[in-house]
Amino acid sequence: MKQKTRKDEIITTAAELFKEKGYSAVTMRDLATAMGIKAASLYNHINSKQEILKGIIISIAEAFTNGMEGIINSEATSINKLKHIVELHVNITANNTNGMASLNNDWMHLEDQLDYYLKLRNEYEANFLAIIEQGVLDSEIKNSNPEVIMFSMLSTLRSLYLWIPKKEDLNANDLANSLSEVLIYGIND
Amino acid sequence: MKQKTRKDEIITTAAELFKEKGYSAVTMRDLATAMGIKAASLYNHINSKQEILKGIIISIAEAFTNGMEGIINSEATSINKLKHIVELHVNITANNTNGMASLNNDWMHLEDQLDYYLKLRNEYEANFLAIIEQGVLDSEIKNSNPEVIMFSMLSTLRSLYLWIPKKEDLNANDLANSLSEVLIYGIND
DNA sequence: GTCTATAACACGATAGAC
DNA sequence: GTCTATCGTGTTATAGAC
Repeated sequence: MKQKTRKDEIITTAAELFKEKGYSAVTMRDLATAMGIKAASLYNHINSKQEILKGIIISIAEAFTNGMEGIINSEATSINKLKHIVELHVNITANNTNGMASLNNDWMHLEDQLDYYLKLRNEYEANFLAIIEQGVLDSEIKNSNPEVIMFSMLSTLRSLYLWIPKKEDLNANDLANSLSEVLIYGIND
Repeated sequence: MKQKTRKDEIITTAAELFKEKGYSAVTMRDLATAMGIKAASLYNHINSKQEILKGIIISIAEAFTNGMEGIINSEATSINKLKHIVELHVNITANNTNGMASLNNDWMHLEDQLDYYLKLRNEYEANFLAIIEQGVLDSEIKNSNPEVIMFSMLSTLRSLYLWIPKKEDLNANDLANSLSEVLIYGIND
């Protein structure tokens, strides 16, 4: 386990604040107060507010890209690939709930890394859609609109950051399983 | 049809901008430029930036409350009540995509109306959950975790504002129907 | 109803002492 | 590594002319 630098602490604390009010509404003074220091002192560890946002978002986006790569290259059925995607979201979100809030809500405030982030996101969605389309071809998945299916699943998975902190009693495996059930097999008896 | 006042125009334009960057990152100068006037002129029609946010969010929140009231007081089965909830979200969102973005992402920047908004939202979710729980009792809905079901449905429905503008070819009825299919009956063949 | 000018303050970031 | 002090700019909002 790599040791936590002061910069890491700043990023972690910032993610907490960004989750509550969003990147734009959190000031460097807010962040400094939360760290118990003065705003000017932050700049001994980071170069700009923007760098903090990048530190939060990009690493998570890359974790999704890596996870998706493992899934598309696996030999699983399409349905099982979707279950692995659910697990991927549950695991990443459970490990960094606050960071997921920034990824979802503050990505548009990225400056230098905006194009890179959008590239990763677009590729992720394209892979997700391809899995569903293959599942339809193989008659594993209903022949309804694949985009509606992806939209519905992805909306739920992207909202996990709001929900996981409220249900600390639920472990990641149980949550991934019940979510897969609901998302894939529906809710009617 | 009530005629559009200048204040309404400001609110509509603001919602557009808030959708792209969020309430905090949009300045009164941005808004004025988008309206083709100077920032100071805005204050002839509105009293504060905050009032604009309130004008966007509260009316939509009340529309959801009213819609839900009609649904819980109807004689429909639980599954059909859920389908009506899907229609409610599709209709409100289709009529005010930009406003839905603010409702979802900027509600925490409400000041005087924050408590009122939270009250409406909590009551809405309680009613939603009660419908699902009744459906489980009546064996219409699978006996899995009702909160997971609500979370999943609500996440998808709350994300509609991102998706509807990209699919202008799809009409509201068709979308509500395919969404209901996916959310209620699942995706596996 | 819109303008120019400006008040009053908050913002991100830097300089330099300790 | 943190501090005080401050720069330069951006912010919401008001005053008063047209």
